[in-house]
Amino acid sequence: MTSLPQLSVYNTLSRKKEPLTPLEAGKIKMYVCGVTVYDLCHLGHARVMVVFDMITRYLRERGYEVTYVRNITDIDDKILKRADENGEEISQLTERMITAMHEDEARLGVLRPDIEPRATAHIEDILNLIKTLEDKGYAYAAENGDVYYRVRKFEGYGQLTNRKLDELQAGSRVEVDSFKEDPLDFVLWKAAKPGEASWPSPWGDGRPGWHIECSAMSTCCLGNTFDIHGGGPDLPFPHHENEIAQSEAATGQKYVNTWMHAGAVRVDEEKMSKSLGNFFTIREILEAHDPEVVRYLLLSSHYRSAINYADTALKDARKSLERFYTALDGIETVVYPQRVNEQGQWRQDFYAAMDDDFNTPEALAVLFDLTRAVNRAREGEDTQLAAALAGELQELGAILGLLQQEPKDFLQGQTEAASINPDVIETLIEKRLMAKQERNFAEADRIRDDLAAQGIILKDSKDGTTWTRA
RNA sequence: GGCUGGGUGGCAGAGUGGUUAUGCAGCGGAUUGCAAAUCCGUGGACGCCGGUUCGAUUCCGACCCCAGCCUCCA
Repeated sequence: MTSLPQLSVYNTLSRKKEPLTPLEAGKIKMYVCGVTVYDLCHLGHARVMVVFDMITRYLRERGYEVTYVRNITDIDDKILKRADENGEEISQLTERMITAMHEDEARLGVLRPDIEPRATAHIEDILNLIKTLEDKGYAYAAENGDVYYRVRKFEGYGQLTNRKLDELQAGSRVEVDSFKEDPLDFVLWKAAKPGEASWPSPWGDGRPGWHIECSAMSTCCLGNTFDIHGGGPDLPFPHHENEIAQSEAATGQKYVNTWMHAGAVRVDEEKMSKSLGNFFTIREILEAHDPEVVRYLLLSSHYRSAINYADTALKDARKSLERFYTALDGIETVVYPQRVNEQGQWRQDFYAAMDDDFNTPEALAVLFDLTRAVNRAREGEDTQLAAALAGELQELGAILGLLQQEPKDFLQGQTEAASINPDVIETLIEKRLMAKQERNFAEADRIRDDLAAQGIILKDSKDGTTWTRA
């Protein structure tokens, strides 16, 4: 096997960038915490989906064989509550939300993970894992039927987020109805109340706690130790800390080599959260915006930094994409690496940016440079070169899941709900052309201003007049 | 309070011990009937205070400020 490029990746565990060294040469096993399917996905979910999609695409581009696992949490207190409120079966609710999630991610250009394990399909694995923990003294059944994890028994607890047990203890909330030995202990198996959805277990009927399912499913799909574990910014503590405790106590082996966490999404400079209720669902946003604009917005900042969601941010993202698509518009792109390489080293620069902890903003800067080269070639009337450079631009864009639309579709696409019919626009362009030929510029300008007022921008060139939506 | 990460030009957003990030916006020019787009050129920045250094936005320390986690949330 030819040697693969060495990537540098920030590891939450060590708090620094490290060379990414796969357990098995050329292969990356990655697990990402997915969605609890009791509601529609919001922008935060979108960011995690898009970021790890970008990472998967890039690793594959560079020759790695990636196994990407992203779970679905389809049993949980919030699901029980919501199903009850809706007066529907749990499975009805979760199936509906899973379908919606798949639609949303497809629209954002997110490729499906290789495996999407569901918690309810892994109850046996979960029970086996709890049993192992009990046998090793890390788990105990309490009087109320719950099974808890004995946090203080696990020596490495707090390693991921640098917490000290006594400080956690001091800051922990008063347990109202605790049957725990220690307030820090967390639940592995939750005893069912009468009428609640449940599975039989050696400790009585119940359902899995939140953290145990990820330990069970990741190990089940990828083995005791795997390369990358990812998730959203709110997961390192306690979720991932607890996963480490569960898995390493059970297997006695290192759980995960590299922990990766996406940055937060804020909304109008405010924290986005369930309790504030200020989150936008993906489909809400896509009602008014091209999905690629949203994807671009999410990739135009580094994956670990916080981003702010606002109308101005979406406008900026759209303008950036307009620059790319304007350059691509009207070009018959062609893949011609030799001609591209004579002109510059965009691909190497792009790779260099991405090799360094997936630096998408810098990679996009390379694409802007390439775009300028395309435009220059067009001005220089070198059609073949323009086509070759544009082909390269599209290929590099594809690695980020961008620039794959027909330029016209993007540039003329709907941005406002009600707008003018394209046939009408073409007719008016004809009328304006005649006016221009008669040198009746007043009439020509009137038509153009009229269209502009309706959000249609005309562009005259040697080859005729084209239009885009503002 | 503890733990992480951060404070860069009008805005967004990378990066670097001494040389242009990039995009949008601005300014000048080319092009255009005029525009738009494009190309060429251009102004404008590194929170505050010390230290290390020939030289710091970049390294070190203090300080101020912001965000995330510590509570359901990706």
